[in-house]
Amino acid sequence: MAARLKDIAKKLGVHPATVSRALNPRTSHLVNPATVARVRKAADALNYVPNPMASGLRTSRSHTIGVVIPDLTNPLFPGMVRGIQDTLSRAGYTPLLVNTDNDEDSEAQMIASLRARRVDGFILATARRDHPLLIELSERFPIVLINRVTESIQLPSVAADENHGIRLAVDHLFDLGHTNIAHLAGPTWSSTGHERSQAFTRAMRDLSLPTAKRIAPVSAWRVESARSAAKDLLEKDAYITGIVAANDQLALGTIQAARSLKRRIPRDLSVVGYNDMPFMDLVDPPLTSIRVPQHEIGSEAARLLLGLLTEEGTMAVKQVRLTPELVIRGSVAPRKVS
Amino acid sequence: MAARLKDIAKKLGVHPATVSRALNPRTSHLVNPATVARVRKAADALNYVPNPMASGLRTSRSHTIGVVIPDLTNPLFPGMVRGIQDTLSRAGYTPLLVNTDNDEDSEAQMIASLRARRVDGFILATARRDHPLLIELSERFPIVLINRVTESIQLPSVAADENHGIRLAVDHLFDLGHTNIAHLAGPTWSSTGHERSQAFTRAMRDLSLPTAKRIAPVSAWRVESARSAAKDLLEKDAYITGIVAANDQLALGTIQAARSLKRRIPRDLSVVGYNDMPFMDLVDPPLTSIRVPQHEIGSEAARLLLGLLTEEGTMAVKQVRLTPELVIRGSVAPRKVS
DNA sequence: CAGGGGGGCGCAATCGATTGCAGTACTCGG
DNA sequence: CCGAGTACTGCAATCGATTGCGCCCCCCTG
Repeated sequence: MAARLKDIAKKLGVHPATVSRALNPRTSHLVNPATVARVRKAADALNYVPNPMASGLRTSRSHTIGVVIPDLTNPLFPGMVRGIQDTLSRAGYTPLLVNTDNDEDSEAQMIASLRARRVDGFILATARRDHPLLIELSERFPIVLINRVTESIQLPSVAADENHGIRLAVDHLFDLGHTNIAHLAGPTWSSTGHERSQAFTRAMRDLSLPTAKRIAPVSAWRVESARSAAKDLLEKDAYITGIVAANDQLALGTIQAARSLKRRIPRDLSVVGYNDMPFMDLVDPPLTSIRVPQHEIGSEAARLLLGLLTEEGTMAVKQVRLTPELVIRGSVAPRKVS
Repeated sequence: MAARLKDIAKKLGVHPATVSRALNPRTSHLVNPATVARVRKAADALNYVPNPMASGLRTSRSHTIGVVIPDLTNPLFPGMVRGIQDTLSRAGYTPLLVNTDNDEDSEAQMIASLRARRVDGFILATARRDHPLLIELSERFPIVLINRVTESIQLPSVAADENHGIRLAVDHLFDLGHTNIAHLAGPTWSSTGHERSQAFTRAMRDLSLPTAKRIAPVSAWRVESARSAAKDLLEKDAYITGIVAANDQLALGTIQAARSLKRRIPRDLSVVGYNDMPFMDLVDPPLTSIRVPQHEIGSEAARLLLGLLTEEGTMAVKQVRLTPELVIRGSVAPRKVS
C-alpha cells in the first residue's frame, strides 16, 4: 500500500540508495541536483512517507522523546506538555507521555517502558528531590528536567525562577503593609516545595522580617492537606495577616481554612497563590498568584533537549530560569491599621 | 549494549528463531517447555527488551495509537487522556498525543504525521460535526471517537449521554420551580454543542415548557463569547430565571454577564454548567454542574479500540454512552415566588 | 518392523531504510 | 595525452525480530 524507497527507485530507474540520499537533506548534496529534483517529484507523486521503524532500526534513533510527568490532570502540566509537543513536533520528534502519580515504582516502570520504546531522550518533571534513577538515566540519555532542578548533580533544566517568584509575592504583601507573613510550604520531599520555602526565608530576611514558626509544610499538594495545615498555622499564630502559599491548591485550602475560622479574605487575611492555574480569576475571591510561563518552560526544555541530541555532549550544562510574574487579583488587601 | 535475541540464542546454544518463539506467548507452545523456561531465564538475566522498531518493521504494527484532541489545556481532556493512557499502556500500547486547536489544517497535518509514524489506530476527540477526513480515516484504520458521535456514518464511539445530562440539569431547575429556562448553547459547528442543544429542546418539551427564543449559541467555547451571548439573552428576555449552559466555561461567562446586569447568582438567576471541570467547586458561587466520567470515557475508548485491533472487523459498531451525574452546588436556587 | 505423525527446532528470507565501499565517467592541469 | 581528482551512482551488508518451510528424530500403531 504505502510507497517505499524501492518504488520510487523503480519508477525512476535508479537505485534505492540514490533515492535515500536524495531525500535526506544531509546527504542530498551527494546526488546530482537534477536527480534530486526528479526524486522529490516522484516521491510526492507516490505520496512517499518514510517508514520510521525501518529508519529507526538502521540508525537506532526513534525520533521519540520520553516525557515523564506526575499527573496530567494537575493543571500545572498541560501547558508545559503543549509547549514540549509544539516544539518537538516542529523538529520531527514525537513526545511519549507518561504519568507517574508521584509513585516511585510506577515511575521506574514508566521509565522502563519508555526505554523499551527506545526513546532518544527524556524530559522529566517528577518532583522528588533525591533520585538514584535520575543519575543512572542521565548517564545513558540526554535529559532535561523541567519545573525542578537537582541538588546533587548538575543536570540541564528549565524552571521558573522560584526565588524571584516568591519574592514578588512577599514584596507585594510587604508593600501593602503586611509584616506578619507566613508560608504554607509544599511537601518536604518536593523539589519545588523545598526551593520555594528557602526562597521565602531569603525574601523575608531581606526585609528583616522574622520567619520563625511561620513556615508550615503540607503533607501533599492538595487542597485538603492545605486546609488542615493552614488551620493549624492560623490557630497557633493569630498575628498572621498574610500568607504566601506554595501553590494555588494550597492557597485555596488556606482560604477555606481561614473561612472556617471566620476570617474574611482578603479583609482579615491576604493570600497569594503560586502557578496561576486556569480559572483562578474565577474563584472566590479571585486569587492573586504568581504566573509561571508554562508553555515557554515546555518549549524551552524541548529546544534544549534537541540541542543535546545534535551537539552531543559538547555543550555545557545549561540551567534555564524563566521569570514568573505577579498577577494581582482580589485575595490580597492592604493591612488593616488596628 | 542492549541484548538482542541473538545474544540469548548464543548464550543458550539455540537458534534466535527459537528464542523468538519461546518469548512470544502466542508461539511459545511450539517450543519445548523446558527450553521456554531456559530462554525466559536467560532473557531476564541479560535484561532483554525487544526492539519495537525491529518487530514493528517485520510485523508492520507499531503498537502505537494516535490520540487527537483539540487542546490539552482544556480541562475537559486531561482526564480522558489519562484514561486512555492507563488502559493502553497496560496492553502494551503507547498513545501518541496531538493537539489540533480545532483548526482543520492543523488537524490534517497532525493526522498525517501520526500516519507517518504508522500508528495502528486512532482515538479522536475533535469536535467538528462534518468531517471528510473522518470517513477516509475510518476506512483505513480502526478508530474510536470520544466525546462525540457522527451523524452521517456509524463509527465506534464513547461519549457521555448528553440527553441524560441535559435532562438532569433541566429537571433540577424545574424541580426548584423554574419554568423560564434558557440554554446557552455551544457553537453550531460543534458536535456536542449540537447534541446538547437538541437534548435541551427534548427535555423542555417533555416538561411542556417553551423553548422559543430561549436557545442562544455562542461563537466559541470561551468565557468571553459566553459573556456577550448571555448578556444578549438576558437583556432580551427578562423572564428567564434559569440557564443551562452547554459547558462550564459558558456557565462562568453567563455568571459574569448576569453580574454585569446586576443580577445576583443564584438569587436572581440559577445557572447550571456542564462537564464539572476541576475547581468548579471553588469558583464563586460554587458551580452546579453535570459531571461526565472523563477517565472512564478514555479508558472505555481505549478498550474498544484494542478490541477492534484484535477482533479485526468482526465486531458490530459499538457506540457507548456513559451516564453523567448532577453535582449540586451553589449556583442554583429555588425560584423566587414573586 | 515399516510407515505415519508430530514435536521441536534450524534455516533463510523478509520488513524498509541507511551507508561504507567501490566503480564509472568526466574534467582539468601539467 | 596521461594521471589525478571529482561527481555521481550502484552494490550489498546491516539493523533486530518474525515466520513459512522443511528437516530430524522419536513414538506409536498396525
